[in-house]
Amino acid sequence: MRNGEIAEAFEELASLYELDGAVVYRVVAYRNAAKAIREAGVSVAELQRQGRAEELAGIGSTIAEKIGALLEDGSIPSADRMKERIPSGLIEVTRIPGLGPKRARQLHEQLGIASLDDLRRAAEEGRLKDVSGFGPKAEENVMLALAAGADGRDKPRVLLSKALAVGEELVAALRDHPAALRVELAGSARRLADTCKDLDVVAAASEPAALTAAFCELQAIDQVHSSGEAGAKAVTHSGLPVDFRIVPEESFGNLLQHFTGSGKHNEALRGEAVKRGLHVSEYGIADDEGGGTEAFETEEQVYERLGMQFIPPELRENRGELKAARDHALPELIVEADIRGDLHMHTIASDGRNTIREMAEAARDHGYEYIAITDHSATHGFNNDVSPDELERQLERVRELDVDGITVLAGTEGNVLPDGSLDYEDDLLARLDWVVASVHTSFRMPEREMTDRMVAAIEHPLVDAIGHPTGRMLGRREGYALDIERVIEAAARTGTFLEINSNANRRDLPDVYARAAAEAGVTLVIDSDAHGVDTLPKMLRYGIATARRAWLTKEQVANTRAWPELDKARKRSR
DNA sequence: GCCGTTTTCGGCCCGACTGTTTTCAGTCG
Repeated sequence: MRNGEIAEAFEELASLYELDGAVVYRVVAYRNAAKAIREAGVSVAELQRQGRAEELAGIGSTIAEKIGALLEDGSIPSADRMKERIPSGLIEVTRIPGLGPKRARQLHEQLGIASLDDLRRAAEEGRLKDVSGFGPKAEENVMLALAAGADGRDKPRVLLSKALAVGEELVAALRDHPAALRVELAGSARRLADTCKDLDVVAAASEPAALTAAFCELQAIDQVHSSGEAGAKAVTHSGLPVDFRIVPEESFGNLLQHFTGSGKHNEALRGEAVKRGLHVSEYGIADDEGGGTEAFETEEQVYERLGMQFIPPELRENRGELKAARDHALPELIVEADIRGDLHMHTIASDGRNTIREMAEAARDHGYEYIAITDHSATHGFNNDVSPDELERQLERVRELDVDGITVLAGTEGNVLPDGSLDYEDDLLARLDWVVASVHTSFRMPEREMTDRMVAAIEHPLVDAIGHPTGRMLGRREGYALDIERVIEAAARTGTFLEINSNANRRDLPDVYARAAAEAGVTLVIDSDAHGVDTLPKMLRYGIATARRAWLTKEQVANTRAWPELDKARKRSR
């Protein structure tokens, strides 16, 4: 059973307990456990089998036992018992804005509502307002939410690339306004998360009302839901909700820190602060001793006041960054300028849009020292396959190419066939400078076979790196079933690099796995997988973002080295 | 239910907004 599925079961259990009226801390404990399981860099099922599940923060003996039951019997007994009393449709009711567990439970007890359909009927028949605590406004809001398409599912999140495009435009426009003193993008977009559910924009202004008015008038803004002195809530034409908040300039650091999150980071940070008599909010830090509240203009000052190193936004996920910052032991994270070459890209030989020369010149103009041309391979299909003969010709083209100021390597992105072999003969692969191996077919293999397949590719002596190792497509498909620990172990053992594919749809390896891989001694390689000169350097931003979220330093990434040095460090030279 | 440079028991972030109340619980981020 995969981490996502186990996490799902505990999310459901938390919701059931919540509807059952359990103390909130128990509910929070299950939600925390679900998050810890989802984000674990290892297989939690495997961990449980080894009796080590309690090593994860947030998993105690009770939850470990429930994981065991879930793996053994396919369900959690306490959840099964509650489901006899609490209809599962009620969980969807709690996802209607304004209806939480308490009110959903009331509706169930007093009106027998057990599903969204029941809720719709009751609202239409005007029965909701008879429930104590409900009034005409509550009934109207339910109708509006249902009419607006609320279906009890979480709203889809948008890719970081899309969120940043909109967010950076908003920020630039606001900074142009004469009343603007400070304007920054905050929230998950600033943390460079894979996806965002909304945008948070924070500001300090000489005239808050004027800047808020200007925000509401921005071209990108479609509807404004509420607005006042302290900011506004709105939705862009692309449907992305935006929270805009203004505080006095002296509190800007506190506001930025608060709205950058994550929620878990702030919760943990505040919990630790309380133990020392400090209370952190978006307005400042209150001290029990003396009673005053200190405001800070910069985030650096906020963390310093709490006795910590400045924590880069990408690390603020409550994954150990608070302790590291207290110990002044945060890693020096990789930056885009550390990257010296790009080892995965396509040309017109397969599905790219530019020639080898065009890609080489674009890379050189960007400042890269080397690139590898890695078109798709013999079995790729989609009219993009490069036959062995064509690869021979491609090899000649690269050898004959003369572009000053950059080393161009001849390579391939070979397909890993279902049995783990590659789709070119070894003697041809051996003549290439660089081999990326990726899975592009037969995604639905069972975990053991898929892992065997991947490990076989990793063990191939001529494979330098595994491309987009999990195969996930954000918002579109899960990665294939893979025992990531075995993959990492094999990569570490053989010295095979694992790619962080920078494509904004992929960001694969995902951050938590990339971190686990680096900790196991695997070297990562950050590639653009560009299909044209337009995305060649641009896409790398997202790979770097994932690498930073994985706590990577430049030493852990192969292509921060010059090519001769990298060449000597790879597995073929062992 | 979890956890421990306060604690193995008693804590567990902070504030805004809403709608329904007569002082606040529930929800949200």
